[in-house]
Amino acid sequence: MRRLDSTHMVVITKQSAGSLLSGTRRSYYLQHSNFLYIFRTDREGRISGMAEITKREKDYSRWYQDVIAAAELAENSPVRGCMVIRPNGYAIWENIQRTLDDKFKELGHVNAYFPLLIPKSFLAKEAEHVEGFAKECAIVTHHRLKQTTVDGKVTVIPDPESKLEEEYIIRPTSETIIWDQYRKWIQSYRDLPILINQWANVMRWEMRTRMFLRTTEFLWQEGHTAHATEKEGRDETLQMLEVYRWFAEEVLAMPVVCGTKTANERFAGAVETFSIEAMMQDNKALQAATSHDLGQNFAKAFDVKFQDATGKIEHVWATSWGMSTRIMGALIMTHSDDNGLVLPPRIAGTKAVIVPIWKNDEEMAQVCDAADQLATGLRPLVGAVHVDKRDKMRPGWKYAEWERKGVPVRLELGPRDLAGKQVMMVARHDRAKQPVAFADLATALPAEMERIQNDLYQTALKRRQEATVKLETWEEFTNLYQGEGGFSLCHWCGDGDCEQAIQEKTKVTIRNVPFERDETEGVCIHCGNRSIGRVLFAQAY
RNA sequence: CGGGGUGUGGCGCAGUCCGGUAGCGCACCUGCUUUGGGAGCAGGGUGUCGGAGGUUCGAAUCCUCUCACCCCGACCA
Repeated sequence: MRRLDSTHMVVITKQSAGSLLSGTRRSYYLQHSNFLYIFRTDREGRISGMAEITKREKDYSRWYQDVIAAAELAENSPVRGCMVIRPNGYAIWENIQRTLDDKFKELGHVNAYFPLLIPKSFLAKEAEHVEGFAKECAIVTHHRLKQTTVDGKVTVIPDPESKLEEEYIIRPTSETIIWDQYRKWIQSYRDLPILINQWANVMRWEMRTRMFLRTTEFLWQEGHTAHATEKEGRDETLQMLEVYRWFAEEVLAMPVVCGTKTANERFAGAVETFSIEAMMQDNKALQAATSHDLGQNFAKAFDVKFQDATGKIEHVWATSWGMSTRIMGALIMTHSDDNGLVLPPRIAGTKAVIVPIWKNDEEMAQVCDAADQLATGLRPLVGAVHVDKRDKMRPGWKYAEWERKGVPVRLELGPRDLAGKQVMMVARHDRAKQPVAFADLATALPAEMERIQNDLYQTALKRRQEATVKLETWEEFTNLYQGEGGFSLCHWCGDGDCEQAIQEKTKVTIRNVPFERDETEGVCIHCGNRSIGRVLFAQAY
C-alpha cells in the first residue's frame, strides 16, 4: 500500500468542513498546484488499492507478513495457528528437503515413517520429556462423529459411544513412539547404529503464532539415532549440528553461531542440546536448528538394551536432531528487503525468469521463441527458468512482480536485444544490470548466481558482526536491549537462576554458549560472580 | 485468561454518530489501443453487511446476546 508522505503533498488536512467530503472519517484532501486531490485511506494511512509492502523500519513485523503475502508463500487458514503453504513457499521447502535429504543419505541415514498419533501413556515415560511438552499437546479422544440437530440446524458432535479407551496425542515430536519401536529392533551391538530420519508434520499448541516462525502445525525432519557408545552418540550429535551449519551458511547464505544450549534451554529429555543461532534484520536471534545428545534417557525410559561384544548388557545411546519450516521464516527475514522477498539462488524455487518484450504480434512471436530457446538451454545448467509470456501486462509490471517474489535473476529480452543477440541480466538483490551475449549466458548466469549467493552471505555476516558487541557492565547490557538490541558476548556465572533473573528483567536470553568463544577470566554481567566465560545473549524469536 | 481493536464483494476500505433498502479503489471478465520499470479508454459480473434475537412501516446503522480474528501481556521457543 502506498502511503501519503510529505514529498508528495503540499497540504494535507484531516477532513473537517464536511460539505465536500461528506461523512468520511478517513478522507483527506490535498491541495497541489491548482488541483484538489481527494484520498481515502485506511487505518495505517495507506491509500486504498495500491498494494505495497510495509517498510522494515516502520513496522518490522508487518513487513514480514507483507513479504509472505506479496510473494505468495503462505496464508492463514481457517484453523487457528495453522497456515496454508502455497506453491511458491512449498517449492522452497522442497528444495530444503532435497538438499538436506541428500546430505543425510550421504552420511548413512535412511528415511522411515512413524504414526502421527501417539498413545497418551508413551509421553509420560520420560519425566522431563512429559514436563516439556504436556502443556502444548492436542489430544484425540473420539473416533466417530454423530449427526445431531441443534436449534433446527444439522451439525455433528463426537459420538459419546466412540470415546477411545486410551486417548492419542498428536505428535509434538516422535521420540517416544520411535523408541518404543527401537526396543523391538535392538538386541545386539550388531543392530547398531540405527540411523533413521523422518520427514513429518508435528503439532504444538502454541498460544501465539507467527507465520513459519511458530505455527501450531509445522513440517520438519527429525533424525533419531541409536548408538553403542556414549562417544558415538555425541559424535553423531555434533556431526548433524555441522550439517545444519553447512546448510544454513552455504545453501541459505545465513551465517550462524554454533554452540551449546544452557541447561534451562535444553530439549526436554536431552543430556545436552546444541543449536545454530542466526540474527534477523531487527537484531533479534532465531534458533535455526537443534541437535540433541539424549544420552541413555530414552533407552532407560523405554527399556532399550543391547548386548555388547563382551556379552555385557547395556542401555543404548541416543540422539535426535531437527530442522523445521521455521527455517523459512529465518530465510525470509535474513535477506528480504522493502521490495519483497530475496532468495539465495541455491534455495530459490525459480532461479531465473525471462521477461520477453514486444510491440506487436510478430515481435511477440520472435522474442518468445528466442526466450524459450534460451530457457531450454539454461535449465540443465541452473535449474528452473520461467518464461513470462503473459500478454496484457507490461514489462515494468512483470519486473516488479518477480522482484516481490524473490526470483534471483531476471533476463529481459526485447527486439533490440534479439537483434544484438544479447539479454539484459538483472540481479534481484542489488538490481545490478548488464547486457550479456547469448553465447556467454551459459557461463555468465551461473557466475552471476554465485555472486548473488556470496553477496547475500557477506551482507548478512557484516550485519551480524556490526550488531555483535562485548559488554562488561550491567548498565551497558540494559542500555543495549532497551535500544537497538543485537548479539552481546558477556561473562556469565553459569547459574540457571541467574540466567532466569536476567530473562525476567530484560527479556534477553542466552542463545547458546558458542563453541568459539573468549574464555578469559571475568565476572558475571548480572550477579558479579566468577564467570565460566563469555556466552551469547540476545532477544529471541 | 486480562487490556485494546476489527468484522461490509477476491483484497483494502467508506457508509454506523443522525435508520430509508449498499458504495469506492484495486483485482477479475470482454473489446480496442498499448507494451524497454507498476498502461489507457469503454463495457461487465461480483455482497446471506460475522451470527442470533429484538425495536421499527423499514436495520449495515439502534438495543441485547453471541462467534471469529488481530494487536499488547501471560505461555512457549
